Amino acid sequence: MVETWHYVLAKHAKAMCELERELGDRHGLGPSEFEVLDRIVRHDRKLRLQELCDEVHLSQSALSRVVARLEKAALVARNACDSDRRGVFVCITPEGRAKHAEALPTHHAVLTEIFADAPAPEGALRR
Amino acid sequence: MVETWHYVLAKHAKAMCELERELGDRHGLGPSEFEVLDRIVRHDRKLRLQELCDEVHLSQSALSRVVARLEKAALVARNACDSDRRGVFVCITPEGRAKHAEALPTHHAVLTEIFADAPAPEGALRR
DNA sequence: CAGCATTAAATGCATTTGCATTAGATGCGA
DNA sequence: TCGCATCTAATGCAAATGCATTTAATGCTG
Repeated sequence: MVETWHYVLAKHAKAMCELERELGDRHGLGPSEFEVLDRIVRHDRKLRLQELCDEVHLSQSALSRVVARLEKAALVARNACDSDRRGVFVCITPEGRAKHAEALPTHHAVLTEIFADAPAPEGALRR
Repeated sequence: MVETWHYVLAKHAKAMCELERELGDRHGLGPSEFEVLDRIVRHDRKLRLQELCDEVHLSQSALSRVVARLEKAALVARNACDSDRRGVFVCITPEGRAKHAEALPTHHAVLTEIFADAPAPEGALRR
């Protein structure tokens, strides 16, 4: 229990730190920015802000600001939702798609290095 | 690899959030404060700030401030180190010890709940 | 012994985050 | 239809964190 927590804590700290440095230096992205970009790419469609909120581990307000940053960087665009004008769609731009494609190998490399000693994907961690 | 990362991310977010709320509401402690207190108790001796730095997942500056908060709350005391006057010893006070004893069950309860579905301690996670 | 690189801890500062609140849009019930 | 509870997203604000710098103490080298 507590050992598992310590494992999570250690891996999280190390991975976050490294992702921050690598994604930041190489691509000018923070881990949160990459995460959001990645979610949109994987869905491959415009998403409501709220849908993203369920998938990313950020508060609603933090997500709102991440998207604002991404928009300022022209990596995503916000579009009004016609059917419910409270909602906002987030669409990835070609630049955003390119940036994601460029950063993905970096992301993968960092995780591969850090979880090299981790249990196989088939292992007990799959929950 | 990436699945493991997602697992870590999810558990970390959930546990941190819950710890923040439970430790905060019940004992007026943040997760970092508890972590530091816990380290000192487990060592059961005064520690150099730097020693703590290696064990806690915080930057040196963040740790310095956590200790400052704990000192203001009278849960630890800072003592000069005679042999190397750059160093600072952190000692737990009786109040600090009591607070830790009081918060420990809360900490344990939160982790138990969140990692109830986790692999057994003997499992692959032990690294 | 003098000078300088190194180390420990604290602090200035910018950034990110979460909570609470706000502003605007929906929609349900009287 | 009107009014009110609900919902979405944005924003004010305070707190925590990391990086870079600072201050003070060591200690190594010439």
